[in-house]
Amino acid sequence: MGKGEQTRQAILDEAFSLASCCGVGGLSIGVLAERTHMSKSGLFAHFGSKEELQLAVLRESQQRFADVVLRPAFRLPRGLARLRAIVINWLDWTKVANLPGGCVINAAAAEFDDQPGPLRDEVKHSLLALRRTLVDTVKKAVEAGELRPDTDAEQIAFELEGIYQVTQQSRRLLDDPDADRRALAAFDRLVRDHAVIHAKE
Amino acid sequence: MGKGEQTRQAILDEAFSLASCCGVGGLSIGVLAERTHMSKSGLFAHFGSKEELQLAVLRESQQRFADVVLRPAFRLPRGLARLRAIVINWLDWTKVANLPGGCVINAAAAEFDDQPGPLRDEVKHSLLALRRTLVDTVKKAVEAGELRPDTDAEQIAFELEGIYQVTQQSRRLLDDPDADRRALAAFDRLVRDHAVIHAKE
DNA sequence: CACCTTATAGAACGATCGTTCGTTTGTGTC
DNA sequence: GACACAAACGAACGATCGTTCTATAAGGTG
Repeated sequence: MGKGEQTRQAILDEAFSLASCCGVGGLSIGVLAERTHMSKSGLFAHFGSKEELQLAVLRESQQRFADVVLRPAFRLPRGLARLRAIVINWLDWTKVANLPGGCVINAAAAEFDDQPGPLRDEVKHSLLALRRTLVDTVKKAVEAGELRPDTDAEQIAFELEGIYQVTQQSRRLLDDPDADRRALAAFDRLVRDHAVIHAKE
Repeated sequence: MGKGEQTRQAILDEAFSLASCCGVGGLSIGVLAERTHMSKSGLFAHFGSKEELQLAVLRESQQRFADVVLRPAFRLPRGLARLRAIVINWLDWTKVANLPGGCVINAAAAEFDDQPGPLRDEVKHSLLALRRTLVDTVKKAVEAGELRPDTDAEQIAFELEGIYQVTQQSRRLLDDPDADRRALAAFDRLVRDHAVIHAKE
């Protein structure tokens, strides 16, 4: 890795955690420059525009999410075990990754949902990819005979995202100590309602 | 209402819809001044600081939420009918109110959840008040015999907020045409799982 | 070493930010 | 009409914003 790539990655690391606190829109070249002990122009040259920097941060975030949340879960056998692992990793991924201020993409989703442009497109792409992954995982649980054949996979993915978002808000804003427990309870109810009926005894 | 109050309310109206698009943190005195055809200093004098303006917008938002979502629902008899009305009004309240860019408080929740200060406190207060309202409404449905006595009202309020948030994101960012249907499906499943068991026939 | 490319720094630009100050305009009261 | 008070304005401040330009320093290759 050349010197340029190395510096660029160091900038991105700092921008990543900075964006976690200030939001992708709140990123400032000046602040980022002094955090990385660089000049504004020197830093700027690595991206060419602020928007490119923001896009790079979003892509970085998406990649780390895949590394921390999805990849480990995909080492588990397909089915409910894998789905559960995704949810568990997902709920805690802001602790594992360097995200003191919460998930970057989720914050960006609220920030850019009504501002057309490349940033909104990138966020939308990330969230659609996640939703597809969730849908696929649910469908495999159906194929494995763990969930009922008439299960609406998209509906489950939809509700899982709801559980994630309210959990983040409850933890981060409301300081609700029961958030994690409630999230798991919601997940269990979601799975139970769609599980195949075992023989009653 | 004196001239001052009148102008202040006009500013607040504009700030309200502006904040819907730019976020409470993205409010700009300059932009707001030209939208209201006032000078920056003339507008500024009504609030004394930007933070006071932001707080006023949050309070305005909370009041409109109560007017549009809660008050109509509370004209219905207590119980599941009222709970359902709250959810229905809630999901659509950004259309009814002048909120082209989505719910101001919900966006502010993601924006300030890690930035201590009066703004975060105000947002937290608003969301806690809503959660209390939801919990009370659920408990009354229990008292009315519509939900089971062992129902965890806090858990239901928790999950309702999840449904709201994922619905907003699905509609606004993902342009998901099924969001409303899925939200109602999630709500129905939530209620059904806690409903009292009627005699099987 | 020289050479070329890349990387970084420094200074400055115009724009916008929130805020302050002094003044002018408007409104209502005696 | 004179006075008091509130409301709005216009100009300016210092700070920060993203960006551009030019120059210096560092790295790699012959």
